[in-house]
Amino acid sequence: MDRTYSISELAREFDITPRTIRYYEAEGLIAPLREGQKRIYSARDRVRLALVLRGKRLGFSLAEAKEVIDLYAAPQGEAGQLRTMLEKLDEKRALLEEKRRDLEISLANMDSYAERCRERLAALEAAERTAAE
Amino acid sequence: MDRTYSISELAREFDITPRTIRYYEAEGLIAPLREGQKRIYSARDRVRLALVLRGKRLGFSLAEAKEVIDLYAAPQGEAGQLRTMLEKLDEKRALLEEKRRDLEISLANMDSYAERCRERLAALEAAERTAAE
DNA sequence: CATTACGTTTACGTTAACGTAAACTTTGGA
DNA sequence: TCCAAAGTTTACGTTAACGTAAACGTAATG
Repeated sequence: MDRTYSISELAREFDITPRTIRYYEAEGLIAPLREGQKRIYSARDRVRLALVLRGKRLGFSLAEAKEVIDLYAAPQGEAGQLRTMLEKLDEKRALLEEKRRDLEISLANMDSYAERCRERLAALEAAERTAAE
Repeated sequence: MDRTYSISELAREFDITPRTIRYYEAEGLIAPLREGQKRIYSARDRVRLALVLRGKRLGFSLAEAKEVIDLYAAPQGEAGQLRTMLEKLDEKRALLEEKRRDLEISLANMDSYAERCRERLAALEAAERTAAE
């Protein structure tokens, strides 16, 4: 469970370059341990990286991804902190829900358009068969 | 139904700048008519603009958005064209589905984390009430 | 008739998110 | 022992997606 990863290992797994991973570190998104000079990535680091990349695929900037990551990593100290954290989580959730609406609309548009294409295609094929008689 | 729009009207409605709209035109995403020098946007142009912005919110580049828009705008000529169009639509659909999976995972992660926060908060509040006796 | 609001083109500037190259160290094999 | 693979830092280059500014046209308005 506590296995570690080299930078090129993670790069291969997530199909990115080591440069990208180092860049994320420079931006404060990951903070691997060092063994001498070399970066040693923990399972948690790997999860963070996955989070960043998932965020990117959804159109978030690295800065936005960092906000969420920092939320996940924040110490859950007193009640007040927990309450403001829950508020912020709700904000982020709202952003995701907005994207979900955009996604549903996009999919619905695409599906109805594809359906019209299929109907048109069926009509053309029917006409073809008629002409073949 | 066939009303038209000025560039600043659309900019206001979609909360972007005229510059952005002109840029999209330069990239081949919109092609408004002209009345002298001035750009006149039709309802279809408006729909296209909305499509682009929705795509952007979902993390697509302008080039990717253009591919979809061009698909929607392509003439549905013969059967062969319709078939390749349906294939391409399926490709794009797959991209959207991938984003949907990412979204579901993100929302699930966030919700379960928020739930843990709420439990921790409840525990703290219970302890507070106990201490108050 | 001058100002204000809106439009235009042209062109250079900016930022995020890396790519790329150079120069160097460390390390496990043949 | 020497080489190749993988790591490091530093630094400059690149691209998408606009921002910003200058210089100009036009139309309505006080």
